[in-house]
Amino acid sequence: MTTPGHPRGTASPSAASGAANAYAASCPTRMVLDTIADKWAALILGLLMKGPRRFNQLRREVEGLSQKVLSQTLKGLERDGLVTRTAFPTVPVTVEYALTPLGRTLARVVDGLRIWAETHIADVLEAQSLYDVRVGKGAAVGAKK
Amino acid sequence: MTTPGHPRGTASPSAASGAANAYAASCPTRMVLDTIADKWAALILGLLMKGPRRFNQLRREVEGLSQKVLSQTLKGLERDGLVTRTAFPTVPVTVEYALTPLGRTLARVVDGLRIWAETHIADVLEAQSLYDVRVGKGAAVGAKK
DNA sequence: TTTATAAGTTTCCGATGGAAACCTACATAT
DNA sequence: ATATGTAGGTTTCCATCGGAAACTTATAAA
Repeated sequence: MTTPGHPRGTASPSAASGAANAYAASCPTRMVLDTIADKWAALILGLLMKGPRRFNQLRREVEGLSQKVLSQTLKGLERDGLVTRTAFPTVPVTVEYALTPLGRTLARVVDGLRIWAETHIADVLEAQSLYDVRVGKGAAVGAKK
Repeated sequence: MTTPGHPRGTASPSAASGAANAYAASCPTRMVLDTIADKWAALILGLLMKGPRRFNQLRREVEGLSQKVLSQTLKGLERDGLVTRTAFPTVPVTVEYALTPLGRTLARVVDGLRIWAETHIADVLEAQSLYDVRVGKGAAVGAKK
């Protein structure tokens, strides 16, 4: 969808000009894009689509995700109103993260990234091989002067 | 993206079986996700959907994007087979970047991120305000529990 | 007493991002 | 003959970020 106009309508963004435009440096969408166009956020939201998850459960399901980054990422998502954090006063405290309705609308989109990657990984790997041969050839050493 | 010296010829454990899984640390989809789940890549691909662009044209259209990061991002996209780089031997050399067919399939997905952000920015900003009040209250001063 | 679980935070350090200067090459203006 | 401008980058400096691993608080089980 090549935005013919701009997503006006739903209440003008309180900040700058009135029409959100991610290509403008001052538009607040920029900061949001920074939060959501993120590998870990995409994987986390993808899991939460299937149901609420606890902290360490996410850590185990998303291999390679460190505690620090998981913590930071969840805080960002919570701040943006995309996930809720609910602590239950159980024995060792249990904390559950779940999508908000808003988060659900985003999760569908970002999960598309994961799906695209899983679907087209073979094409990408092949392109990388070709590129590495092409480039590794001419630029390997100190760039002929 | 991808530490230098990182294993790159890694055999794809699932490429043949067709079961790529982005939640597995060793799956090559991980590295691809790192490239495509990126704010700048999303904005660039979004522009290229509308037609080929030249280097400085992209720099002007994506406000706040530095030359270095634009250069790096385009290289990554080119390596992944998502954009082509064509240099024309004109007076000051002209370089044109365009989507490949593969890139076009991805661009549709990542542009969804921009659209989501522009559409829901008001909701997000409101959530942020509420969160900042809620949290800033308990943590501002030395109430360090 | 030691070990384990849950949910984080802290620390250390290398990798990354952004700002700005610099580079090559040609063209037009002064 | 400089000087400035355009095009497409690369390099440098510095601050922040990400990942690995240790540490924290609290409770239960071995």
